Amino acid sequence: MRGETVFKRTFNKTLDYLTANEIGNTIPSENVLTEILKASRTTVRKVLEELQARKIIKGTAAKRVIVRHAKPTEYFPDNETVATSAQVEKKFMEWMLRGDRKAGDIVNGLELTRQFGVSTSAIREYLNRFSRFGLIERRPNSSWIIRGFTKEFALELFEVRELFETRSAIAFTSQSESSPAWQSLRKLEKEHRSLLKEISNRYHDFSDLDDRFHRLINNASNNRFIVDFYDIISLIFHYHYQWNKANEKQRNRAAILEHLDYIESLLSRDPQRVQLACKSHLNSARKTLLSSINVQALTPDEEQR
Amino acid sequence: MRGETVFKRTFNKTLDYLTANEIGNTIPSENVLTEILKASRTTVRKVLEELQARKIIKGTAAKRVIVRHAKPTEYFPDNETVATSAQVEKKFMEWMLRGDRKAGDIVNGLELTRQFGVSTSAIREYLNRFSRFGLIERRPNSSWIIRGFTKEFALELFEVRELFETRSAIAFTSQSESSPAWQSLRKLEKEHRSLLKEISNRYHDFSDLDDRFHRLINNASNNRFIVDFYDIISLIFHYHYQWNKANEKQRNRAAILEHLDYIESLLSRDPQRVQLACKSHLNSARKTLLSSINVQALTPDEEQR
DNA sequence: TATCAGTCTTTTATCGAAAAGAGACAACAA
DNA sequence: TTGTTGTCTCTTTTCGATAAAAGACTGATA
Repeated sequence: MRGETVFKRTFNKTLDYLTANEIGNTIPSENVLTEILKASRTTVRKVLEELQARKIIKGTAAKRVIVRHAKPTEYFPDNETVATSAQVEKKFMEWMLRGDRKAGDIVNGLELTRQFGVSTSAIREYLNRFSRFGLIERRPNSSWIIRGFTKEFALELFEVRELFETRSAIAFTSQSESSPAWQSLRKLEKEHRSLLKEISNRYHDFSDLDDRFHRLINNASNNRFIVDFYDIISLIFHYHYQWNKANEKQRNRAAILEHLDYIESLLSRDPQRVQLACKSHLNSARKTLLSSINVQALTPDEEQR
Repeated sequence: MRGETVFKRTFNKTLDYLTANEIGNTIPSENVLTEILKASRTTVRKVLEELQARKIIKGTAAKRVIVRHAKPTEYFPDNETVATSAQVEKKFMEWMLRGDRKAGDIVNGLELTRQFGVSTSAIREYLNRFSRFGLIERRPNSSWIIRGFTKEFALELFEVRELFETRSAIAFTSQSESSPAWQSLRKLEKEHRSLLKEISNRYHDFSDLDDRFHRLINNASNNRFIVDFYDIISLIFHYHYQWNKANEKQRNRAAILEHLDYIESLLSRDPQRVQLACKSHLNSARKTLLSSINVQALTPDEEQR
């Protein structure tokens, strides 16, 4: 009943691994591969069997050798490597954020079932998990209701974000000098500077950097609720910015500069400076999100003007 | 596949309703009953049919009349009126909080299935929903892991609680005079005073009052994330205090006094006073929770000393 | 003109099955 | 010892079926 997504993903990963090694080399033991590939040995063995069958590797279990590197066509297609649950997430976010859902609209689970081509249980499970993002609400024995990706949502999200991140940033400054967080911060600073230099070509890379930077700060809170909350922000930003490309380059450039200022304040360990930098960065992040909600909320009619 | 829990619950509720009315009275229309009983008309009709069959009511659909009041034995037993999902919650919380689960322990879904007598899906769904409480953590394609109801958990919970409630309490004071929240607050104040007078007998009633009081305050934030977060606190307190009865009377008496002080500060609309009262109350709430965790954390061996 | 009950359709809650994948154990080798 | 592979068992993921419950549509009634 389970599509072999883990197997296929692991298989592709193994091809990458083999390609990175010379032909003729011996392959690590199954146990070691388990570590490298982050899958169970059951799956690893299945992969090795398939590799033997395809004559990509040869030899007995005791000593397996790379015969050749795989052709790109031998990889499993990407869409077969993602679990149903992950597919549902992607489809649902698209349906939710791009479909112009209004507050009060009803989510018809069965309709999603048909639209997404997955079982009722998959939809049901996702809606349950998704409810923590505050965009839908359940009515027992009845359907889900959309709360809407509205201005209010963004404001509430940022109210909590600011509360949490200010606190985390201050906690960050009081970490001991030996904490690995400082090293990560310096590394991130470098990445920011190098991205800034090549901003014209690489501006898409910012969103990943942004995510890692804020996550590092929030982690300093050492509070599971604060850390978990960042998942909501991360998801919203991930999907929303994927579709709102207006002024992306300028926006990202400005954000990098703010980050650098923010990083400097953290390195100074001066709580007041940190608070200021944090607040001012989150303010512009809020503005960006709000403006893109307004764009989206326009009806086709209004957009023409 | 669905046990008739909604039907049975509605049936019991209808018996209550009929008992509150005189024999011989006409019964409201199906539509009106739908409102009163908070169930669909489909269910209401099923109930009415059953009532006819049992000769508790009589007449045609156009005019139905109460024939007699029901005997206590005619009610469906309580346990048949709760949905599987709700049963799972209760059983799981008991398993989790009383079973002395340690951080790092593994949750075996199948074992719970057997223990609780429900299907895998029911367990799965509950674990998913429960994960937002921060007590368990999922590892994809593998089992859930217990994070433990530990001192750290309580401290993290209270860190966020304090952040949220302080902000909500201050938001409370800036509500317009006409907001219904003020009326609710005054009503709660009265309830506190009357409970205080009868504290010797009615001290169990405090936990419900506590819940409503804090919920009222948190609602003033007008922020779904803050409001939703209170569900976590509410659940933890609900189950935990149900099992920790040590010094209940004194504890509750002290808490009522703190609440009254807190309410007074809210009525004064003085932010500084509010902040103080809020903080000091949450401090003692934290202490109470922490002390009961320590009691629970004792091994049987230690308890003997 | 709204509200009623009768009837029919659609959706949700719950279950159990089946396959993928994880993990445990034993026997062997280095 | 420590790590290896072969084998077996148990758990998780996903699906589809089915009964309960919700909801929509109808003509009748008042």
